[in-house]
Amino acid sequence: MPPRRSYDQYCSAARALDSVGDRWTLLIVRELLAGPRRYTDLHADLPGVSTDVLASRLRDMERDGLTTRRRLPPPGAAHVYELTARGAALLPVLQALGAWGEEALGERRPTDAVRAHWFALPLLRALDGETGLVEVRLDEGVFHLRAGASPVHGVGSADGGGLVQGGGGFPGDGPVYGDGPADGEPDAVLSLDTDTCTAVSRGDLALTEAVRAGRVVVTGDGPLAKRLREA
Amino acid sequence: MPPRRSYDQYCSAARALDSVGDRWTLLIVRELLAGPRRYTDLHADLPGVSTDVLASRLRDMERDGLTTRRRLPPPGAAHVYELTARGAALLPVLQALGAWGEEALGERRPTDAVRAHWFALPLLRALDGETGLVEVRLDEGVFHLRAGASPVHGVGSADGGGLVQGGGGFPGDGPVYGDGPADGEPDAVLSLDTDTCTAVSRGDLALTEAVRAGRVVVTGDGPLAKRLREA
DNA sequence: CGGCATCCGTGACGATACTG
DNA sequence: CAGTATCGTCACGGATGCCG
Repeated sequence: MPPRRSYDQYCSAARALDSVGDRWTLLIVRELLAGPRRYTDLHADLPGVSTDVLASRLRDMERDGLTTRRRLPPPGAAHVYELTARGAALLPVLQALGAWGEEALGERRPTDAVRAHWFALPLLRALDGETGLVEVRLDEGVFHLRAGASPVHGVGSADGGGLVQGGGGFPGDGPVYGDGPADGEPDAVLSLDTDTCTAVSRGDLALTEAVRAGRVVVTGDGPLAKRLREA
Repeated sequence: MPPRRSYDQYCSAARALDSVGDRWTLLIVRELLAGPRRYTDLHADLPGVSTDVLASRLRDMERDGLTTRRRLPPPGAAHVYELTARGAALLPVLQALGAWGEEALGERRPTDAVRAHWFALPLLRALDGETGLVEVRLDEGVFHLRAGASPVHGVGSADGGGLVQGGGGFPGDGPVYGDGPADGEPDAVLSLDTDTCTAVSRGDLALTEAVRAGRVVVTGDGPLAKRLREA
């Protein structure tokens, strides 16, 4: 194996790109930020990636301390990949990329794939300042997110590459978002259509405005749900 | 020409990577954040990039609205490349990448190239909260930066891809950093060695602490210089 | 069936040489 | 100085095969 390709520049950004600059790597991180995933699930939610490239990236990421491979407990024995703390600390990078890319996102093209939880990152920014477990229901599917669980605009975790026990997410809190319904009782449930979700994600439409306009149905008993309905 | 390779995912982060995910692209942005540069200068400060890849990237970036090519005024007629507002809005992305990469930067390897202005991005974060034109003198060379001139931790410029008149940098302020001495009279001049600069960049050592320890010599008459000497 | 490894065609990359 | 041309190599994407 040739000594992996590096920019060989004494610059922190260049070093970061040595680790996460390869094609697909950051998108794999985006998937794993939703929590531990199996190989096949990753392959399904990353349309276009070939099997060998996915396997190769997962190996590289494990060697670089971004991910770990774990065997699931007996019932349903399979391997799952999850982020280490170091890998989860890439959240601000994905947030910055997403914020920059939203301006150019435009309309959905016919060739574009969509997954419900891809809206989690932008919605997390739209919910900045709020706190609570939120479940979001779209036509494309359901996902959940933990608003206020992590320093979205922060610089990243201070500690190095320790493994997060119990789930690849943010230190102490588990994943900041996830596919499917919320694990416990959500503080608020948002039902909305894709266009509204897109507008809110882009910041074109405030979430409170969307609620007021009846484009978002808010259910749930948490303080967050009440505040959204009142505002 | 085949329709450029895209992830074809309706996700803002994936769209961003469609534009800036190719090898070298973000490092070219890092260079251009220092202001307009000529092709040869870019090639010199991006050791390892081949001439055709650099030319190809610059063409792609121009087509995507990240850069513009301009002919310099008569004395010294040459082409320069500069960032548009849209391109300069990638600053938060490079900041996030740099912050993440600093943890793993470690010691300089024998194969690593270094340029003085590569310290500008991390120092800009270390000077967060301060304001002023700062000139930094290292063994590797001299550069300058404008602390407080831009929302470092922000989400990026709101307007789209307009051209920045008079220099590729941040809207209204020109470049946030640049190679060589400051254009005008700097508010503060910092002289320090590479190790100290690295420690301050990484946040291991507060700038005020470094000054107190005599590892940074501060000259200049601006309020920033005085505050640094007093603190 | 999940989790890769192998093979193969195409395009991207990197180094060198060359030209307006 | 500012690239283009050429070429060998490697990475990527798609399909298929293997193995627990």
